[in-house]
Amino acid sequence: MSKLYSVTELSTELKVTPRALRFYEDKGLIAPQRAGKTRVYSHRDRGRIILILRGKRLGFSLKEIAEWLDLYDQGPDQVEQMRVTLAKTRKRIRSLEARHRDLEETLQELRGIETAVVDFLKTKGADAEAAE
Amino acid sequence: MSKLYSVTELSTELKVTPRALRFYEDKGLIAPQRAGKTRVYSHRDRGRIILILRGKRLGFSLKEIAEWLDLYDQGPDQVEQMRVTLAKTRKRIRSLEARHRDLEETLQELRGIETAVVDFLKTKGADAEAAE
DNA sequence: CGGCAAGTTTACCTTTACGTCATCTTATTG
DNA sequence: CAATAAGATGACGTAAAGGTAAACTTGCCG
Repeated sequence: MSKLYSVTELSTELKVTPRALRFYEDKGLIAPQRAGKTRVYSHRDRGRIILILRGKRLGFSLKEIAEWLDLYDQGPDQVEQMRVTLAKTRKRIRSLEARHRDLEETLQELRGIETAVVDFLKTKGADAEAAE
Repeated sequence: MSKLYSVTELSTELKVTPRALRFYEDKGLIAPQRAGKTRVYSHRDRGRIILILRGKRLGFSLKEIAEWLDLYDQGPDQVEQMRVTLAKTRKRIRSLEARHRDLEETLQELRGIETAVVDFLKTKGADAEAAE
């Protein structure tokens, strides 16, 4: 049997509040089992939450995240269904690649700024380091 | 003299509403000149707005964006100030690199899913394409 | 000169993603 | 058995990021 988690266990580990977990459940992103009324999270639930949090860090809304979460646990299915999954997956890949480009541009610019500033400090004979 | 823009011109070009531009101004992210009461946007304003929108696509809040927007137009300055700029720049680079890692992980997983699905469809003799 | 088109401000409305009580069960433990 | 502790539900609150409507000014055009 795989490991089980309580709300606080999981929320502590993943650094979210129990409230957030309940909220995600409310929105249908996770569906932990119950022991009586008490929520019991499986390893799979934990995995989904990790995906949710990563999605959030990447700036997607919970609604968007909900739309592609299932891609991660598609069992063997019918051909037509698989085609749908494939289309969704590719769409999402394209969307992420766009973000990737944004990210690269931004990083390049900032690295440009960084070296410019470092150079400036060098010509001034100042130490580039030492700041927080 | 560099080109100037009206609010609708710019909002049309950048696909945001005038309301959004006014909102960004309210929050201190841009400060277009005025001709009487009418807002007049410079090329620099336009640049900043583009940065804002990219920042938003990357999932940053307006507050965060405001904090590093100035990095892009630091003129020659004092050494101490430069050190601060450098620290901020590096901090932001690190934050972006973290997002970059998230993004790469996600993309890898999705590409894994994609090939798995394509393989599945192949064994079924089905065509992988044709779906939107 | 009358009137529309574009702009301005003020004010309230909405959605998202939770935070914060308040109140109530249930479970364990000295 | 009484007292925490942990979890649940429900209701209300809030910050962010605009949307939407109202009321007003101004520039230009036929």
